[in-house]
Amino acid sequence: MDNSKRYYVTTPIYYVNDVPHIGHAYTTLACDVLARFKRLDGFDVKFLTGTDEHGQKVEKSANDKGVDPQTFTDTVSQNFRDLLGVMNFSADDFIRTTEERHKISVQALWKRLIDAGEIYLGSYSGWYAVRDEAFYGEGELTSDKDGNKIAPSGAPVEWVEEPSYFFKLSAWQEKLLKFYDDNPDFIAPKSRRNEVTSFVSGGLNDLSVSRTTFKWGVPVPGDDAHIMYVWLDALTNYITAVGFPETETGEYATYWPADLHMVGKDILRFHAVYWPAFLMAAGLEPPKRVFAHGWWTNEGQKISKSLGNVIDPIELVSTYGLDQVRYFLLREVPFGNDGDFSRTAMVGRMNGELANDLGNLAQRVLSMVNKNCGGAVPKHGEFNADDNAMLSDAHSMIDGVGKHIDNQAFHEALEVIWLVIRASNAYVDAQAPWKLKKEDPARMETVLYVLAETVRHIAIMLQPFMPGSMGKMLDQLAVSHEHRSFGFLGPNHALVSGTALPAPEGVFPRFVEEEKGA
RNA sequence: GGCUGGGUAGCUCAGCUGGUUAGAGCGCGGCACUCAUAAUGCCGAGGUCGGCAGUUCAAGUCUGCCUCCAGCUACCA
Repeated sequence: MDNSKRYYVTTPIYYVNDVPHIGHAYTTLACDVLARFKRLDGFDVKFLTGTDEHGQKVEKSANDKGVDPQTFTDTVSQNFRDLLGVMNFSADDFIRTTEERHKISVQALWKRLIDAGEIYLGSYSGWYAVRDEAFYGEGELTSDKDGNKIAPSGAPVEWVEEPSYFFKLSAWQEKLLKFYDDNPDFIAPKSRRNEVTSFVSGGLNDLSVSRTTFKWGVPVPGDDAHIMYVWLDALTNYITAVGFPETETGEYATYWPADLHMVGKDILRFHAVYWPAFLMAAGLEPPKRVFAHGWWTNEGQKISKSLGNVIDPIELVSTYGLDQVRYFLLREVPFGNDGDFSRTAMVGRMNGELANDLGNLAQRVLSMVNKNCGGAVPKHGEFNADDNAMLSDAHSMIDGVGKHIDNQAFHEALEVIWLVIRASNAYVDAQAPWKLKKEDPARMETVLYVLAETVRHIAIMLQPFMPGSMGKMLDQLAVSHEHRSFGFLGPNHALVSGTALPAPEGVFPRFVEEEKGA
């Protein structure tokens, strides 16, 4: 089977205790662009997202609300599913850890680990923070005003002492380091890779992978008193979704190992250390790559619930427009870095780059075509050096964009496209088709043809980022839906002269600040 | 305390293995054009490339020290 043209990309499963915010939208957006790009490039793509619904914290939230955990998670999980529609995310599957397929999968993985001798029963005692789902060492704790011990995160901790199963993580230090060494691109960006390797080099402790103090989770096979550790449960979703424990046929055989796990930098360790260790211990292949992206600040301020400055993606979209927001998030910041969301920057990007550079380019070209070429794709004569240079820019865009996409360098990919957009505007001015209209109408048609063809390439290339808007732009060029994939780039599928075009219509309106007062 | 990555034009950042006048976008100033969403194009503005010392014919680009920022990590008995 040809496995080279398939692509499996995942978001983390989102913890249902949260309300969807810009961070969730950002992570999924990055995956959506990758998935769309690969589909257009002829890949068989699986794009997975979903929700993480187990754990003591969820159990507690449900109790506080007076509902059973399943009812509670049914409700809040829907918030994340709704976000897909709002953001136009093209996920192929939405997994919930409370699904039966997942319970089967996690328990099967557990059995593999038991059979391999990678899990043993011991007992655990330590300071545990329910809020963080994590244990802390005595030395990490501080005290609050009332003298209660609290974790570095500020979460209250309690002393727990209970029997627990352990995963022999300590035995995996060398193998993990070798794995990182053999797979230098496994962790991205590079700086994160350094952090992980230095963490692993510092030594690993066995990991407690079961709890007995709550019930809301997947029971340990053969020992119902124990509920599996939430991270072992959660991480397994990535293989559940491809049909694990069936590994010989079906989606697992097709898609695993995943090409990319996209994660926020806060959960990199779980994905880059624990997860590959679990998988290798179970005799399964680890994923090919984990990318840890950064965080957003809001107008220069750290975002936090207590500050009340959480950014709601739904509100953003209704204020600025969907594709404008999608564009901004991936354009404003080198992917992997932290970034700042500000109204000024948002409006600057949408007006300067979408409305002025791109929207106006399409509009000025299509408008001239509409008025001067009988509302149809113009005829062209011989291309001169300028024309060929312009077309060549358009044709070669895919090379640079593809390379950057494979590195998750979205901002660079967009920059490559924008270079062509700027070159197009310069070409319009240099050729001055409005002058040619009187002096040399045939030459004018050739110039407008070159421009229309260039816009076609730009629109096709930008579809993954702004699917809705680029769909409209391609509609205006009368490019049929079957001719919008990357296979139709290049001169062999160029616009056909004489094809009737609809009346042009602006795709990216300028954002005008509303007057305050009255 | 240790490790890693950074400190380059007002702002956000590019600058691979050292080599003529250090680049881009935005912002700012001027000019051109009028097809287009008052959009576009062209030109310019002169930043001791965090500091000091060193290596070299030659250093943002290498070495040492210092300083500041960020992340990770350890310790605080």
